[in-house]
Amino acid sequence: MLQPMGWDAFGLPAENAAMNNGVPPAQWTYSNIDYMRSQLQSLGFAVDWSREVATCKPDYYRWNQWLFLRLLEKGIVYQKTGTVNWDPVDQTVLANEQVIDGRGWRTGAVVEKREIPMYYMAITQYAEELLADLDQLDGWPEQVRTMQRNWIGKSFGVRVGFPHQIEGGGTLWVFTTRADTLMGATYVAVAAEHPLALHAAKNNPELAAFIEECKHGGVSEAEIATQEKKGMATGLTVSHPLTGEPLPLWVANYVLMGYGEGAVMAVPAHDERDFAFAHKYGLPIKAVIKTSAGEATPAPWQEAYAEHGQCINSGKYDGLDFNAAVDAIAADLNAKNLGEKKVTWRLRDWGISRQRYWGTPIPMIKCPSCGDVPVPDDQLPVVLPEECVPDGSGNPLNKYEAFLACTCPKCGGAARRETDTMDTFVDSSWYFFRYTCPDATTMVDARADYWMPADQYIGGIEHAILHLLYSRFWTKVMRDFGLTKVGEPFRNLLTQGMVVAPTFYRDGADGRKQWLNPADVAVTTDDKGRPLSAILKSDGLPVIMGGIEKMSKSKNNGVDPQTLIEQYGADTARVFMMFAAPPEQSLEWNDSGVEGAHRFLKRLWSFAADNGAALADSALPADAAAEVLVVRREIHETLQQALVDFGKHQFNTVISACMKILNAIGKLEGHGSDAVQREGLSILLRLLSPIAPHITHELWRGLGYGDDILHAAWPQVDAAALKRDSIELVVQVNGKLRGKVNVPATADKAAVEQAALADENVQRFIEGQTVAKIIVVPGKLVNVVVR
RNA sequence: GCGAAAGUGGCGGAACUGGUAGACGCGCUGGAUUUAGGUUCCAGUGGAUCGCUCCGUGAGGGUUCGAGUCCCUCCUUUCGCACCA
Repeated sequence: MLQPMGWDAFGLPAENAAMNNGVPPAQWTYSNIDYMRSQLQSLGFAVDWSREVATCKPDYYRWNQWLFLRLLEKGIVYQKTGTVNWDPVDQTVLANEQVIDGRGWRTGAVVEKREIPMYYMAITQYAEELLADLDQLDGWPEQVRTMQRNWIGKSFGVRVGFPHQIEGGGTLWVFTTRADTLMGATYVAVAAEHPLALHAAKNNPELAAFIEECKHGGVSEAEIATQEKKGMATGLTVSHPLTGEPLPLWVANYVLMGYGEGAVMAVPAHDERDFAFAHKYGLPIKAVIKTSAGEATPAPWQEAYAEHGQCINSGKYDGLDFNAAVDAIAADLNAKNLGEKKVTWRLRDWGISRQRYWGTPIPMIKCPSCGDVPVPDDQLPVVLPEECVPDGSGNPLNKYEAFLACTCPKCGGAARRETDTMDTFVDSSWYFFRYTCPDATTMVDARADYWMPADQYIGGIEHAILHLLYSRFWTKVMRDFGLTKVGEPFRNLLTQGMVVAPTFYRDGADGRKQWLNPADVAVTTDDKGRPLSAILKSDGLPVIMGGIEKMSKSKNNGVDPQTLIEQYGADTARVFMMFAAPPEQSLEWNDSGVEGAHRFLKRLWSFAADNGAALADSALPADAAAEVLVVRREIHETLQQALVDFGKHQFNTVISACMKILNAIGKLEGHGSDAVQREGLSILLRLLSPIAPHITHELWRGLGYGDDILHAAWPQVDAAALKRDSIELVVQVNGKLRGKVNVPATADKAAVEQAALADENVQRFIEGQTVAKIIVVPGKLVNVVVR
């Protein structure tokens, strides 16, 4: 068993902290690591600290650089332009998180889209395998696999060419999954950055202004998808590939240059977005599919318009169904060299360049005569200086001469280093390999073959797509370079829910929100416990309640368990946290229940202290009292369920089972109770030991169960204890609970029915009515159906 | 907007494949112990009537002898949407 711990230590939060405190990100990061490490140690986790990894250390990130260079040689890393958020005031690139409603978070300036050169990893080369291998990951939650499948987004369609005479002629290509509707295409739209759009704008100031306007706002898909759909005609036309009919060419802000061909064909009758766009701008709508809504598509839009169906108003294709129409149209396009069937992916290549300081330096050198030259292996690692302090005006490396200056490895002339750093997802894509061999002098060594893949990986549900997909990709890349034998990094995956907490803020003098930590705020509630208002404890003045959100550094609503640990100890903190909810579920942090966890452990301790002598080794007497045997049965029933719950990682009900056992043995009296108490407590201690290791270890040894609870056998259900002579059945009449009967465990169906019908209360409810049938669920209930 | 989930007492949550809704805990109420507070212990605690009973798992429909659980429609919340990680 290997349980390591490490630090994903590069990234934006360290730069933000630096801006606030004027402390270098490195210093802030290392002190956080020290604090967190000591906290994890005080919680008593069995972490193997000899394998600790920090991604911001050169002995780790040098292998990011090394593999980057290998991938560059193989063409899996390549350069192209990408779109970024540009803050025109701070003159810097912004992360999507830093763009709020299309404006820069610090300056409030309207953000612009900018095209800059970036390095990409060709994850799409692995799309087919990343999709196919999901089927084998049966230790992963189905929802995560579904999300990844949808993200990869394999779609079968047709690439269609629209010939045109613009700029001496050419063909505008689009991709569509609905080639069957091609006869209903009434216009074609391109992205604002598309060459045809730029050409049309040359003599059209109005269009140029519109294209300029399209550059405003963020680049994130969510932002583009929710913005108002706008467009403008270019005045140009392209030809329909089958009919030759001229179709107007539009520029639309919802068409993305970076996705597919940067152009779409529009079929307003059968696509909701095109339908809305056509209505807004008065473009023609031509129904070409017979759907369940009929042969016409009057406004408003109905979902049925997008259904597959038979072609109509489509000339020779009339009457064909979806597959036949796609085949026929693709064949005709093929004959004209204007199209073919094609598989496309929603997945895009992974842009890894960041215009930031606190990350792995990209190991490239910019030479005025040789261009971009890779850093030779013997000069790795390219070490990131740790003394810079970002100030919000861009990457400080750009002004750091000691880092920048170098010589070109090719020509030996003076050159400059690349100042872009790598996406931090690179760091987190393979750290688990490094745990297996943290001191290796290569990226990984043979020890990785012994340990990998990880049997159990635990991470937040927010990583369901990006981190987990990049890690899978990176593993396959490492495999193809012979660095590992495994093709998938994680056999079993547990996705934790989010921990959410209330947020509080005040409007600062500069108009920005000052986020206050919940620990510093006192909340008053109404008589139903709902929050009414809040004040800051230090000055007693009101603060604004910002609602409940996932804990984050940016909203300052994280909770530090340190006070909990100091006040109650590690075991109470652990029991409380595991008792709150199953780990997959999201959880609103509230420590009001911590007293209950503490009380339980105190009761456990005092039970052992009060009964220590009686608990001395004693066997269950053959003539034990009946009520004692009932309690023993309950203990084993509880154990049986707890073992199932452990398997489901449902630790809250395991703790509940331990509480039940303590409640049961605490009340126990009668002949044989000492033995059952001893047995029950031994089961309880072992069930609880992974959750509260310190107290259970001490009690296990102190009560003489054994030397070390870690070496004790896992508790097992005694089938003999579960045996019952009689069972209680619930009796329903027409599905409603009307009584309970006790029958011998061996009673047959007829005897059970008879006992149920004999019940006084049941008699009352069936009186004067006909018994239609009686349903008996063995061991559970009887349902008498009357009319 | 698109993809994935989740909605159960005052609160956190439980209910394995459809079979007694509310386990366990928090909080609250009453009582005991205590000079008092805290601790600890006992009893009660979904709502309405407080007799039997009726109503209750986001809303509305449906399937079934029986629905928190399955199906349809809707609402709300959370996560992700490629530069937060």
